[in-house]
Amino acid sequence: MEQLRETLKGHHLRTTTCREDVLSAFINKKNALSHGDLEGALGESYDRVTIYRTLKTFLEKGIIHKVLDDEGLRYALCSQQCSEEKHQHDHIHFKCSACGKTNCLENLHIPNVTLPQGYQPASFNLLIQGTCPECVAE
Amino acid sequence: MEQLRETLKGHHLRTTTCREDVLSAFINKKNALSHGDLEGALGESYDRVTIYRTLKTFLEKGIIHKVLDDEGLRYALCSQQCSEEKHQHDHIHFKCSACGKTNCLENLHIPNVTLPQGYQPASFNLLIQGTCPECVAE
DNA sequence: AAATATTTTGCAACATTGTTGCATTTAAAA
DNA sequence: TTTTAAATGCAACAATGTTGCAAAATATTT
Repeated sequence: MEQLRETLKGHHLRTTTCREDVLSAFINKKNALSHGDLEGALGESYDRVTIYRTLKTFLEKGIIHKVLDDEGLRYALCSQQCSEEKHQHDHIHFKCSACGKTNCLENLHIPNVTLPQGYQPASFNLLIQGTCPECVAE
Repeated sequence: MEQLRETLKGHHLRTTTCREDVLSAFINKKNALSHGDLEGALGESYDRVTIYRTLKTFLEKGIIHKVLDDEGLRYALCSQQCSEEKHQHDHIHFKCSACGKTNCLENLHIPNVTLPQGYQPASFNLLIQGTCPECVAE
């Protein structure tokens, strides 16, 4: 609870109940969340627009990052010290086609790629789709 | 022209002007196209819905594949012999943040990744964002 | 070449997702 | 406690995607 405030303050954001709730949703559910997921999780507590704006703010401040996906956009917590100035992500995302959940594999880094002459890479995004351990087990 | 018909026939599709036009849009523009791009390119010739359905059909038949992106979904031609039964893509996508175009780097394969125990990968999608050669030059 | 069967299209209506402006409320600072 | 600045809710709108159905077009059969 207090930790949420700290995180928000650390990113120069006012503490509001909406921001606290959205942040704790990301912390509790471990997987990436879409706007719709949050709307579901938070019920009628907040206006749709407020959630959109909260996500936008969190993105800008480096609290969450985008996770690409066949069927839409999701967001996940930044684990490292991302900031307004600099997002840094080089981990892999895994989406399970059975349970539908997408997770960050923080420990797995995207391998180096040598691009043809002239290409200047800035960011990398690797999504692997398949079956996650929990769903394989069943 | 005749080649378009052949491609469509080869995938067991009736030849219609819409399908021919969409297909040739993909062939002419080299980069990945969104539904909106196509609507722009084809003008008022076809109903929005028809273009949606054409994309869906092409996807199913293995003529095009999805290209993920920060800001939406796009589609690009399958170069190899993809079919209804099997899509096979392991090339890298590059999106230029300057000109906004996304391209398939057909020759660059996604490097192997060793996943933790239990993960069963099925498909891979690597998007690199940065500046493309044309935009670097300027 | 004409008739038939089947697929595709356009239209209308609707659903979902995301955005903007503005008045009101809330959080932080004085 | 008062003031200032930011965040919220609401309403309206814009963009994107989906569904059902009748009309049109394609391919097949006679």
